[in-house]
Amino acid sequence: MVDFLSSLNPEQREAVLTTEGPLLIHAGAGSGKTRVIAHRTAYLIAEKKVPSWNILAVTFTNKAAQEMRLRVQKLLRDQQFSSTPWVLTFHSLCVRILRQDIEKLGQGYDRTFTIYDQDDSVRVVKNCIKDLGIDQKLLAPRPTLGAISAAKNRAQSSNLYAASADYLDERRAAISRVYELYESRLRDNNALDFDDLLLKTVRLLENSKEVREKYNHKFQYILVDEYQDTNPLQFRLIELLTQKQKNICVVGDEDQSIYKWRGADISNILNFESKFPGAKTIRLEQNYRSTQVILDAAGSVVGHNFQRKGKSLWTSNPRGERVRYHQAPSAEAEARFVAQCILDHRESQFDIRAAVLYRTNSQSRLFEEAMRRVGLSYNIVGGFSFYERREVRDITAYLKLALNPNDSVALQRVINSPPRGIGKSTIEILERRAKDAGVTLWEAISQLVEQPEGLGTRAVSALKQFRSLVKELRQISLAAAGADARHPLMLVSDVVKETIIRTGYDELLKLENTDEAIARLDNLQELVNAAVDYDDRGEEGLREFIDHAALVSDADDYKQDVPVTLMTAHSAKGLEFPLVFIVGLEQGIFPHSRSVGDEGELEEERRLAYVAMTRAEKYLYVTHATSRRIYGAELASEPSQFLNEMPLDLIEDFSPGNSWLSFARSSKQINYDSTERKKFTGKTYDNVASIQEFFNLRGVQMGQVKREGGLEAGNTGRSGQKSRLFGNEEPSAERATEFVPGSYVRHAKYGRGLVLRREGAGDSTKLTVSFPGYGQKKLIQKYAALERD
DNA sequence: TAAAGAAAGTTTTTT
DNA sequence: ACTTTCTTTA
Repeated sequence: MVDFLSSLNPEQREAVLTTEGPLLIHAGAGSGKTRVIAHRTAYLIAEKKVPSWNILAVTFTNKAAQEMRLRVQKLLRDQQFSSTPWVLTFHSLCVRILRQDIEKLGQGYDRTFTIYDQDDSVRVVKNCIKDLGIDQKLLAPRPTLGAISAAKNRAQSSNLYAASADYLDERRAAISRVYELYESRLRDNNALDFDDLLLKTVRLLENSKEVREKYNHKFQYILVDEYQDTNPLQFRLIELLTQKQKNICVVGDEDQSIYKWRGADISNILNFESKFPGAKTIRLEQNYRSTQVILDAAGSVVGHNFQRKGKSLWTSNPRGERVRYHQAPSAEAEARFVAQCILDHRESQFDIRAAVLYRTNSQSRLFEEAMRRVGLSYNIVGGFSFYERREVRDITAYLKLALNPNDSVALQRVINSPPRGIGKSTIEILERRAKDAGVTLWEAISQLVEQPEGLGTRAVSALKQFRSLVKELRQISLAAAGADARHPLMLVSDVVKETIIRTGYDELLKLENTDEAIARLDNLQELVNAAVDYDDRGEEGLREFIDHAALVSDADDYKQDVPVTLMTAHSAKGLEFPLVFIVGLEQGIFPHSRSVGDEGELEEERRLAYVAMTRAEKYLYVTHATSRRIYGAELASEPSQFLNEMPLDLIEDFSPGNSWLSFARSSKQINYDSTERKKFTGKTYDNVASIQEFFNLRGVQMGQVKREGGLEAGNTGRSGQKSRLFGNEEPSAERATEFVPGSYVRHAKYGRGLVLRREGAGDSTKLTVSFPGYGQKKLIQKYAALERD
């Protein structure tokens, strides 16, 4: 045990040893936070002899929970302990509580409730808007759900929301009606959305003394990770769980608060001491992760925030190399640069782990393609996750339906998929019947089968077929749900397999036999595999498996040893990589267009940039493209202001030719000549290969100036691989004579102008050009008689 | 009812 | 550009 504490610095040790009473740990990026949490938990169990079931650790993401669970397990195993405490996300904690006690809430819910993910919720909201006869243009489903979700996260019921709506605010009034209907629909379906998981748990703990005392008794020690991201509801939950004991330890970093848009309230961390009197505060400020240069660059960016207390993060790590900068002509070239760079790094260190961080998921595609092209295996976090694939969702909807046939959303999803002859008109009749009789869709099916008013025999037999399918699935599902002990217990994986076969999915896809169908079949096989894993882990039952599928939105079980991980800056929080690329550093992308102009939101973007930069241990690359396609149109894009907020002398230019950086430097009138000449790209050209590289590099620079000319030369050499690094565009003759966004043109009447936007191709190519003194003009390239300038 | 064609919206970040 | 959703047609 002594040894186990000796690996910690004094502040960390204090954080581990302070087990009693409220404790706030300000943990800067890379300050060994996870280590401290793991050690603290292990210390409680091994040294303080606290039973593991009395300890609760809460995180925001499954990834973080899993990571922490592993760390604690490992430490405890070393100490010969086998049991692990609850390490859960807020949402999964609430599911556990509600699956036990939701009936005591008295809102008509029972413990077999289903969880609606965002997609399900949007569907319900959409139907509500339609059924209320509200104009879809006034109220789009997604923003409406957003408003409802925000209200829920303020613990605002539909009544309260309606009361708070201004009589003149038509939109808000409309939303409150949707909110009310939405709530009643969820209740009818015995379903909870993501926010309800928290809200209903809070209500339950508030209203039931019995339940509150039960969990207060159970959780003697509570720990909350990423505390700066808690919203009012989550805070309330913590408050309710710590009424009896005050052994509450929270860990956070205000500089890493990046979820304000989701209702996170930074005052939770700023006012912790007043909310929990007698709280002790510990600051972890030594960074063990990154080089000094990386910390300086990141600190400089976040230092531009005004709403910041400011703290000093220091490291005893080496200074390290400068941040590397690359300007690419296009988003494709940027991706190619990154892929090639990773290959180069892996040549000198074969097992280096790299991360590519982007602002929005939509940017992932190009990087996926680039990685695939150079044969780098990669892991993609978030975005279109496995459980969001249509076929996977369909099968889970069948499973949900089997456990809860009254789940109308699941029913609507699968009633005609695979196609079984229940078309739009039949569904309409079904819906009307359900409404008239005041029953669920499932019950309405039975009614219609008995009295088929206005339905053809074909439709009736299709409905019958569907009804018996669901009943059949219900039989086998209950066996696996553990709800019926008389049945021989069935494995979850068997149920999943049976469902795929009996619904006809298997047959349909096999018959189709296209590439896409095969891929879908693979996905379903993957779902079966997930279930097999689940069975192996000895987890409880089908219900829990479905909960898991609903709450695990990204492919959380991502492999650590994959060379490249692609993800958003948000999902990178808490992770670290020796080699990090932050891409798409352009105004409107990062910072995102929705936040430029709003200083508060811009500060959040800056913190996000800070989070992204501090993921890097050794090498940090920052890249941007001067032009990229957005909604099919090519747009010129400006470098991110965050680039300019880094100390330029900490940046090394890896761009071919004249880049924004060289421009920025000259305009800042800093003299880099002495250092820059000696180390042109930070490499010394002292062997044949690198001299060749140098010339290739030069070749590309020349090529940019006179594109049509012998550009190929750089690519034909054996070391052509290297020159590809610097993203010269495919040298097609067409491309070379065209005017790309970001380039300058000369017009007979308007003079010199900057190409902003390019749409269409061939003769119909349209250009938007900005001419000083004349403004923006839209020109048809064919007729405008433009010249390069 | 299903398939083919047209129109519209899409991209902020997560459970 | 791309995908989803609505509309028309066989």
